[in-house]
Amino acid sequence: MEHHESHPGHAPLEVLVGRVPIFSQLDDVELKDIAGRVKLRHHRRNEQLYGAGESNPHLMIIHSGHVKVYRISESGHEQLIRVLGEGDFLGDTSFISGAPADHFASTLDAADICTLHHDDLRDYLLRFPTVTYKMLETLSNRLENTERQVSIFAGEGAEHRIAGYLLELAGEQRTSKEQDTTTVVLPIAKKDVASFLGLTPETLSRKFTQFESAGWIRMQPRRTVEIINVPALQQL
Amino acid sequence: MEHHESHPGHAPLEVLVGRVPIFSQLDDVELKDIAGRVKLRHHRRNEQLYGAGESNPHLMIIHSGHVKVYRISESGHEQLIRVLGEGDFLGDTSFISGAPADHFASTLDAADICTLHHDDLRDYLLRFPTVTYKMLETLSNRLENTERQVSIFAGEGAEHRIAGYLLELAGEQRTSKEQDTTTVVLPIAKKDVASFLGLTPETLSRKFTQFESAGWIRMQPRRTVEIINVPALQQL
DNA sequence: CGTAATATTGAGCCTCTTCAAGCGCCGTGG
DNA sequence: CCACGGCGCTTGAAGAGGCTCAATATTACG
Repeated sequence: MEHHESHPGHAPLEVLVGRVPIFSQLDDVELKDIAGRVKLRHHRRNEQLYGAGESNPHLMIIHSGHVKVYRISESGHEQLIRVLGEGDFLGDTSFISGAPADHFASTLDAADICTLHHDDLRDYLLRFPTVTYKMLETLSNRLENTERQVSIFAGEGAEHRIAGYLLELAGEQRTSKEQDTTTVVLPIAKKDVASFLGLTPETLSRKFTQFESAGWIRMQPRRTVEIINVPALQQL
Repeated sequence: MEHHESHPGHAPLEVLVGRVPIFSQLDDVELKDIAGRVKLRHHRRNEQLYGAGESNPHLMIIHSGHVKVYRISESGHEQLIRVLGEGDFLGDTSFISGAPADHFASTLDAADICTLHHDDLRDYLLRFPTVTYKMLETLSNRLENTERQVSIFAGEGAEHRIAGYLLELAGEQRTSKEQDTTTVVLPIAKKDVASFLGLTPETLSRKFTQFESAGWIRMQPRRTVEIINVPALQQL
């Protein structure tokens, strides 16, 4: 977390930009070019980046911290779409469609976020095909995940969704596999997990205690879940 | 529909390719190039193009007819993902990820489908940035739709989903707006509509009769639905 | 450290599913 | 062309799973 830079306060921007996956294949000159057009801003926790109806003409690239993207249906129901971390970007759909956003974006914790104006982005996409291709890759993966999510929402019950979510987390957070029991940390509040899974917080809570009394998991403080019986969760 | 070509049986392939959205911005020479690598095949009704687990290294572009993409969950539940028509393509996700498909694709009616090998596609994406960009646009739109679908599945009940689906169809099939009552034609069997909406055929059937006795719609033969009271459906 | 947001637990309800049976439509083969 | 068979569609009754509403307990942030 400590930083000792030549120009304090202003980090080496082209290095940051180079760490972003979609720009990862550019050379130093090109990175410097992009870095010149990018604005880095700090945001505090629970700050709304944009809301439905607004159209902000920027691609936002997360350098540190986390952002949640969610939607509020006409009936007032809040649905968490996804959580973004370092290297992820948002604002791409409004770039393509030109329409104002139909969703909300807020920081989950203090975050540093780069913004690149849509006009500049268009420029780079035309000049650097690898950027376009990288972006295509990213969207394709997101699409695959979202389509899978639709199937799960349509077909599977609450237990299956929760188990799948825990196992997915376990796969991402694979640390040292010495331990027989895996422990995962929920990246968001339980109520947000529930929203993400299309459930009410009550149902999620009940299923967790049910899993626990079945001996499959153990709830621990600070959003930590110890998974004891992986196979049991898998075959839900 | 009539065609008078120099080589009968083999339609003007570069013209067909040019009509595909992602290739629409290429010039004649480039189109001819692509046309030379593309294979046009006819498929009969209810033919499976590929299944889960298979990896066919081709981008498939629909020239005529319709294709359904669906998934079968571990519990045997069949979930219809989307229906493709003229100009749409599939096989893009396996192109990006390199992984075998996790879903099925079958023709709904007799269809003419072009196939382009992944190696060739990669070639064109590098040579013609506009193609990459067009593809990016397409995926972005699909992603937006799918994310909206997730919200609906998570938050809204059966009636809302069905009403939304009917109104969406009405928007697409907007013919002559002289009539006060709109009539839409379901593009697929009711059981497939149910699958698409994440419902059982029974529930769909019941809701339809319920809508009908409320005076909002009128069911007609041949998958035709006459929408009498649009506002009523909108405010579900 | 105090307060507000989050999490848990309980009871009742409501929607959708499941299982089962009957009907109707359409395409096939005689 | 008609008869048959199958699949899709409808309708009914029973059941389960998740939601709502409400009260309490706990956590986490300022």
